[in-house]
Amino acid sequence: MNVSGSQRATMLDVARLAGVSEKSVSRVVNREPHVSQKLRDKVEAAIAELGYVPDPAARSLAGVRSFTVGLWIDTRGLHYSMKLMEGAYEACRAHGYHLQVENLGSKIDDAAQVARLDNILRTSRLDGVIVTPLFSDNSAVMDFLESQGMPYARVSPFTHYGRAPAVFMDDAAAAGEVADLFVRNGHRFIGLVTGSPRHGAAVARRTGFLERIAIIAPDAVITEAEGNFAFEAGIAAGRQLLDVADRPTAIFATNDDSAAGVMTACAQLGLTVPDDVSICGFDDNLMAKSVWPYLTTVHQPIAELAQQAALLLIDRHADKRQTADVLLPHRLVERDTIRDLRTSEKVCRPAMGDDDA
Amino acid sequence: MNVSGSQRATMLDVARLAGVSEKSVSRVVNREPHVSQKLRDKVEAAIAELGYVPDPAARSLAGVRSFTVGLWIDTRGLHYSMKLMEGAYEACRAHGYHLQVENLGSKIDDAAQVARLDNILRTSRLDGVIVTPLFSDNSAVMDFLESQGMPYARVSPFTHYGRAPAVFMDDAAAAGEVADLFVRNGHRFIGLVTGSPRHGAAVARRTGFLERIAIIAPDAVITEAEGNFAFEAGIAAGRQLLDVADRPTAIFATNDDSAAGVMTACAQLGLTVPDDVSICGFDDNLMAKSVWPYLTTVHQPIAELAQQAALLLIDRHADKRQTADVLLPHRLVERDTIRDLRTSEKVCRPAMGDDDA
DNA sequence: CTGAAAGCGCTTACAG
DNA sequence: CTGAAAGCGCTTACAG
Repeated sequence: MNVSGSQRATMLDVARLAGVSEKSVSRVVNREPHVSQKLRDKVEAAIAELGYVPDPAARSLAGVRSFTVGLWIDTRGLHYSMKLMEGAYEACRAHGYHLQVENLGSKIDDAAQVARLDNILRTSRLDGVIVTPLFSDNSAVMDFLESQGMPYARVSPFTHYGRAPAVFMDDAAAAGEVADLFVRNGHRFIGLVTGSPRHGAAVARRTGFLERIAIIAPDAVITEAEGNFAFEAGIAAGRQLLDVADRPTAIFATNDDSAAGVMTACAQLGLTVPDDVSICGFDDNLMAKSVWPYLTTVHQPIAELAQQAALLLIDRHADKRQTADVLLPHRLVERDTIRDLRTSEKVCRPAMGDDDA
Repeated sequence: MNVSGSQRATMLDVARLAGVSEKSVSRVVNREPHVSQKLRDKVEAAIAELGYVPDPAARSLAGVRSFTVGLWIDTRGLHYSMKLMEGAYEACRAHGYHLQVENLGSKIDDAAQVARLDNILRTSRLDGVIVTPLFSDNSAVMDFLESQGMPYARVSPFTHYGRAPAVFMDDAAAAGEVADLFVRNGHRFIGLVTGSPRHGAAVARRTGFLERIAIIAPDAVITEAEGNFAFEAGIAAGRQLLDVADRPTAIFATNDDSAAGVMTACAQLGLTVPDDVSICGFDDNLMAKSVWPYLTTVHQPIAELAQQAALLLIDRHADKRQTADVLLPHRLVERDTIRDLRTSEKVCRPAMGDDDA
């Protein structure tokens, strides 16, 4: 019906074709109540026939909504940020929203940060903002948003639960599963590479792991080293943990970047993974398949986290109902860096290349 | 002046404060000609006093411009896509434009692709689109855009030069510099890890390297292996090149992912980098600093490429002038994977610049 | 060089 | 449950 190059249909076109008023078309498009089924059917048929898509600029200008949500991200890992954008963008696109990404950077103090946020809000029209780590635990940022009456959703908060709708995964439970995996494979001498205690996820992963170990293998010996969630610090942590007489048989690095560092430390010390040392990461980011052997790790659904957060903000208007927190599932991805100490076989997928040389 | 929480100023507010018509404010905001300096000064003062920012929705609705540019990307490397978005987004943000990212995927045939693009164009209002690899060399895509009269800019094209404004770097010249680096450090037995010949950059890098070697070291012995621009294929290529009697002393992997693969192959074969084998990559992506030692590579200014492409589309309206192609500089980043065969020292950052013998 | 009028495509506020 | 009128904040097209 819709010949390429033809003018885009307007709401008035739809109204005329359906034989109703523009307001009625508007009601159908916006899923407003009090519309008879008959009228709705006529309008929907006309919309389909004309391939009508509402003009967001007109909707924004006439109404109170801007059809734009903000995504505030820290200058953290490229992969993490990218996945966040991917997810938020997907939700926005599916609902005709624009996404306005703001790269905040966390190297300034709260007062300066708030001044900056104030400027952002003054020069944009936003229906809501998605606040991501480490801002999602920053109460100066939340105070400000609340003072402006700006709706927001939090990605992966670790404090102040309930202050605003949140989307998260259970880092502690996931770390507990890593503990299960280690113990199930016979490991009792264990290394733990931690992240900064300022980082909510780092704390949750460490605590979740330790608490689970205390339950299932109270006899286990655990040594810790700070890996700062970074490759180079991971190398140092790995050397610290491994360059000793009675080294651990397995190391849980609480993110993939530091896990890759630990693997490099192994190579430097002439240790083979997983024959000499088993390693598990956390995140399932790019690094996990950029090391050899491929890293066993916990998959964090970053894009989905941001997508759901965006939906929280979008649905807020569509359904007029307050939305609840959402917990997203994680997944332990068993690749090739864990060895089963009891059967002396490494745990891996069926087909793994030859490992001679 | 602008108290937090106050209403946003409109063009009418500015006009009243300056004592001129709205149309005059519009002329100043849009940098239209035929405006007296006196009027311009008054308007600009009022804009500054009120902190006025034009409403993009209203501009879009009233005018022919949508203040939205499209970014069409392939499902290639996450890092590459992220950098592209980062750059395009920055240009858009600085000019009050929206960015609409479309993840196209290249696994379908041209006809299906064009049908999809047609649908995208019909359901969006775009001022122009940034076309990125591998679409930037796809003539079906370009034909379609031209048939729709849609302005577009190409990122890193390798064919059909001049068909539309383009932004690129000189891959061949950069690869030539890698050849210079190898030869300068005394390497004559050289491995070359290539990418798919379908990929313009892969071809340019290979050719540029080979042609430069032919000039500066015609006696050099070069062996090639296909690395498919990927980590795992890079491992295979590295093993193929290195697991022989007279192995090369240096390998140029034409992208960083395959270079990381070659480094893994070295580890597997018990070879130390750069003592036994020197390695150079290309791209300077995340991998370059996620391997040890850090990879010497060519920095490709991906974000800047996309940023300039966006600017081409934005300025097109602002200045009403046809814009020309832009060539962006690359940079050879000497890190720690090249050894100087003549002095038996590895070349690394501290020693950069003065390596006279 | 400057401005008054009309209108972009929707939603709001109000009637019926 | 449905619709007619006004208006969002700009730009276009036209005058002067």
